Amino acid sequence: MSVRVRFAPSPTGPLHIGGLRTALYNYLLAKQKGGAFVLRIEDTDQNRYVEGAEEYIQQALAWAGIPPDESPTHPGKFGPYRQSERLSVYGKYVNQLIEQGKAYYAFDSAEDLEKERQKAAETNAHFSYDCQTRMTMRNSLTLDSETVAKLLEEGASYVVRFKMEADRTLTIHDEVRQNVTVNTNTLDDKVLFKSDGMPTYHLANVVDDHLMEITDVIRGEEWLPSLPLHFLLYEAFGWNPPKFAHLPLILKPNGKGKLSKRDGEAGGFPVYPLEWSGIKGFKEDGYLPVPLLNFLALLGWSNKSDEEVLDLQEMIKAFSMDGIQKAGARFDVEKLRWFNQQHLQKMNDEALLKECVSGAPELQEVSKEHLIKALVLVKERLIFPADLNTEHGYFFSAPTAYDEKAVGKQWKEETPSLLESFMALAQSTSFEESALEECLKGFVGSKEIGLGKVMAPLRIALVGSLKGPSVYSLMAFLGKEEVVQRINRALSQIKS
RNA sequence: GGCCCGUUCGUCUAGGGGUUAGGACGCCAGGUUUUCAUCCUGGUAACAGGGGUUCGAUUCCCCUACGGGCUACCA
Repeated sequence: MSVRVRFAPSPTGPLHIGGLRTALYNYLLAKQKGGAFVLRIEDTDQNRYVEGAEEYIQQALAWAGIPPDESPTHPGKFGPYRQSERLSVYGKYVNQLIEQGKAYYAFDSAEDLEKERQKAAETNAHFSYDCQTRMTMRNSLTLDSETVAKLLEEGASYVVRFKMEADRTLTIHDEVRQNVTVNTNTLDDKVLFKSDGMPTYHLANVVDDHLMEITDVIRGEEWLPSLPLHFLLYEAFGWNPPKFAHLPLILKPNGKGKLSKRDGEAGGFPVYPLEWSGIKGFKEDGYLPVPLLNFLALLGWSNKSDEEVLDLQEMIKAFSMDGIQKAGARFDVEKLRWFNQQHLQKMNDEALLKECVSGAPELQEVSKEHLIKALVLVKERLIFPADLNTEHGYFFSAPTAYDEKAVGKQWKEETPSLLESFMALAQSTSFEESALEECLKGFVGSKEIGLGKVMAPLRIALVGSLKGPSVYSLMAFLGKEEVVQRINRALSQIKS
């Protein structure tokens, strides 16, 4: 049987980093096994539906480079892929459970339940609709069948609850944590069908996974508590359950709880792949999809070989369920930056340049040959593509300010005259690296002064501070005219 | 509170009854670059605590502590 996995978000907001990782692990397994990666939209809660969220999820997966094989917009033969469009399939399964006595109608109102909860709270207890309490409530187990029939006929509001069996110890296998053990006495009678006629997540999820022939359910650890329920549902239907894998959560940088939108704001890093209602995503912040995926892959999973910098194909090849960590992993933006830098280095110049220019309209004016020259000079120090224009803007525009510290230390009384005479000499030199180096070295040699006496001020004049590639290559890049202009400008603006 | 899951350097992790407990990020130092960054070399730094089992536990078992998740007619 071929592997079929699914990513099943509910469209209640943008896809976040944890969801993207869950999608990635599903994708990696599917591609490794030659199976299918399914996107199913779990929109059974009309109240929480957010406009645009589904499109966002699709766009985010597309941007990341892990598009689904089957989805609402690219359906396979297991559609529809939105639960709201599958409503007709669920009723029959609930009825089946009711007929078999495995589920029942419950007529308790929201107020009734709230009352019970408050009553329990008085004694510091917690109300649970379960095998202990169900016989004290208003349901088809406590009401006689005539009353039940009448209520249903009258159109009374009801839900369908799963009749959790009592005192059975379940040991369920999970691909990540091996065995999960729980006694059914601690489980409650979960609602399967809501009074609005929609199934709950639990019912729809199990039915759809079965109908869509899902073989491996890979989802976040927040679902671990409902694993027994789902397992029992498969049993009640007489279906073989899929394999389950519950992924550890991505935690805040300080480890205190799940990573949230707020943490990104506080820590100055994104948590969404793409921009969402004004909040910048990883894309907008200059992170490339592959390094992001690479970072996410290694956050909670470890490669058997020590290789850490992997492209998508390598991730697919190396992925393995038994490398998945059990404990939550903290989000570490520093390591993500490193991955971005590493992958930038592996890109060819043309592709990287495209990224560099895409967010910088002012660079559109510069010729491609010129841009490539600049890129090559600083490529290995780029963390983000935009750095070419921001960190290294001196390639394309003269400095407007001069670093005070650098000036204070390197701009001496004799500096202006030295620069002037050096430039007079350099005028007759061809502006090529080796010639310029020869020229400058010859100049300081003739003056019997240290190289730094000229080189440092020269750099300040060209860059504005003491950074950047070698002055020779920088001068060669800028050309004679521009170099002269920048030096004159510095001479007029900097007071020694 | 209850239930479930977890705990190796600051962080992500490898390992596994006897190891100098390995790697990566970060940090620090040296080298290269007469700059900065990159890069190279080196360094810092960990088995939560207590009981067992054992000739020997970081590794197996139990307890405690701590952390996380869930506890809705949300997913």
